[in-house]
Amino acid sequence: MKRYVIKSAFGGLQPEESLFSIPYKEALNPAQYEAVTTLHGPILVIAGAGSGKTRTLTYRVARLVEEGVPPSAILLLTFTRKAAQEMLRRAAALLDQRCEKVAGGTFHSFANLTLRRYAEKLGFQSGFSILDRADAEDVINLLRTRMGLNLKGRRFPRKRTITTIYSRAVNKVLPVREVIFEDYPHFLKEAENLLHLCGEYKAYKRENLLMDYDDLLIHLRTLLANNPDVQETLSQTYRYIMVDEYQDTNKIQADIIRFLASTHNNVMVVGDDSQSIYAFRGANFRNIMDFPALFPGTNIVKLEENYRSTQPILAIANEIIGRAKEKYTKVLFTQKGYGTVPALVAAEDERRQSLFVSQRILELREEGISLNQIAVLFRSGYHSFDLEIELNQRNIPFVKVGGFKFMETAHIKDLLAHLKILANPLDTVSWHRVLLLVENIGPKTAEEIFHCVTRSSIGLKGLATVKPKPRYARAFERLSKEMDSLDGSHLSLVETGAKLMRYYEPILEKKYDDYPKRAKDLEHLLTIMERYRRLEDFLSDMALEPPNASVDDMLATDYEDEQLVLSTIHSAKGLEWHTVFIISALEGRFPVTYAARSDEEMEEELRLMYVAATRAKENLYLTYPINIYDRGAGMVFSRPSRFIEGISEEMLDHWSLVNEEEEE
DNA sequence: CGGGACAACGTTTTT
DNA sequence: CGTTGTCCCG
Repeated sequence: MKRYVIKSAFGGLQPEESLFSIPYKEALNPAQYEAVTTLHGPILVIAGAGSGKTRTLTYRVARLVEEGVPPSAILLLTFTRKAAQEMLRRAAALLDQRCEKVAGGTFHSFANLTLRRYAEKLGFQSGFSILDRADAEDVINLLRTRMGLNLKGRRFPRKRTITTIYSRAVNKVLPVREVIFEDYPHFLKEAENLLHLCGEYKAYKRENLLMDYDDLLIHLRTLLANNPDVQETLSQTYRYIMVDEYQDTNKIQADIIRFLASTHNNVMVVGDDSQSIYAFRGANFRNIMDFPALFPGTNIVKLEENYRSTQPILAIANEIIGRAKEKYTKVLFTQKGYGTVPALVAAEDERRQSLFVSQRILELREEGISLNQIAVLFRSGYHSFDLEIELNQRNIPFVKVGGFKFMETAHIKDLLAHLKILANPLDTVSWHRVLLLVENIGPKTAEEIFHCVTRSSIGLKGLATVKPKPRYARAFERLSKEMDSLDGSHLSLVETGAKLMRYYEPILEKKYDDYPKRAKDLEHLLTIMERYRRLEDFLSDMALEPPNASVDDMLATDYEDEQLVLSTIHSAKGLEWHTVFIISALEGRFPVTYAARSDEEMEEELRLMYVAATRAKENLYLTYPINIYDRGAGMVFSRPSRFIEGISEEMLDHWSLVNEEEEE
């Protein structure tokens, strides 16, 4: 007898033909699917950690393009430019190259591009220069001195504090006086002067065509608010808007979105209220809850299934966020039921903590976990200093993200200042910097010179109108000639940079003992310049998205090899690793001491710990040194972070470190 | 007035 | 620990 088998799932009939090449339904869970396929009207996606937020955005970009929406009509605003590029790259991989053409970037970079196009509408006839934090401080310092506010014996706030106050006022939409009252009551007696100085600062920026980071947002909002025609045009240009990390946006950014969407309301914002970690920058996690009020008829979608972490890791994360005073909107679950219980590791001191982390990393490496799959996270940049030494000794390659900035080093800023002058001869901040580098020129002389130049109103050619005193005449002529030869020359950007570097090299050697190292940094800057054609583009990018690795890190990257990641938690946002170490999880460092000032700040620290813990897929180690060195008190005992204290052994393995000899 | 030497301070996270 | 402010000399 022959057996004839009827196959169960073979159809001569094709399944219902899809209009789309991408199997959205199969690739997404129902909530994600809804978010991806609801293309019109406002949508708020509450996306828990690891719930496929990026996936959802990526698929939605592809979907829009597949539906026939021109890529240039889609605007994707993210927290870093890298995040936007990555999403568009993935969307392109799903569908096709068109997705790369979608307009994407940060709020600041978008503002920069738009404002340059409409500069004249705001009275910035010939463009503007961007002041980074340090530049802004320099301007304030200059004005403070000019106003005679920093007389000795008087306790006037430092330039850094002043800048912080102004920025906070802008970002939180509060009067300066209010910020002083709330956060710096001890400076209330200087409130009048601070207000006056603030006015001077604004005027100065306007006169000299300068914008700081906050101005980019403020001016964009003003542009949209005061020019209905521009608002209409832009809204019609960007007919589909998506905003990532919405929990970390502030009121100004919300207003901008409101204006941009005014003609269509096609806005999808994605965020997680329990991952809001930028309150210090004016972000308010309640913003995300206000979205439906801003856009009536908002569709709310919640993504609660976590695809990233194992159950034991998620249990810790839920325990941490459960300690928050504010109640949150969702509870994460996972189907990865297995997994190793996270460990709490008490090390005798910082040194031992470093030994543990590096040794454990090497073991994981042996087990076949690539260094790329491992990250060490910390609250503040300096927490990893000791570990960095140990990693260097053991030849474990790493990149450090966050904390100190290559761009902020003096020699890089020096060279950039020369370029900034070429781009904007009214940029007095850069003039100041450039002139101070010339021998025998100090603040007073510098000011005289650039007054002379700006008053001539013939741009850089105004250098010729300066009559230098013999003291500095020779060195000044050298600068003058150099700038004159570059002004209006047909050299490419990188050639200009190289030429300037030859000019700057003697100054560098005179100024710094470690000039060979710094010269290397500058070489590296030249290789970055090669990628740009326009000076303005290069300068904007350096201000808005500066490369954040130093030259040593860059060299390591050249090998395209495995690298361990060291990162501040803020810079680790949105990323994930197989194994995560959270170091220095102790009272005073994490939460930082200052957080005790207010409940809000403490809550934010807690969310920060939550963000850190939810970066881990398989392994999570929390470590803390028992003895730490405190500058005031010397060695002091420390307690583990309150955010993880008292968690049961079942949920969190407690490890103590033992010396090899002692163990025998 | 510019520049170097020295003391004091306060210390997060980032566009 | 590195930056910021002050003092004093050339």
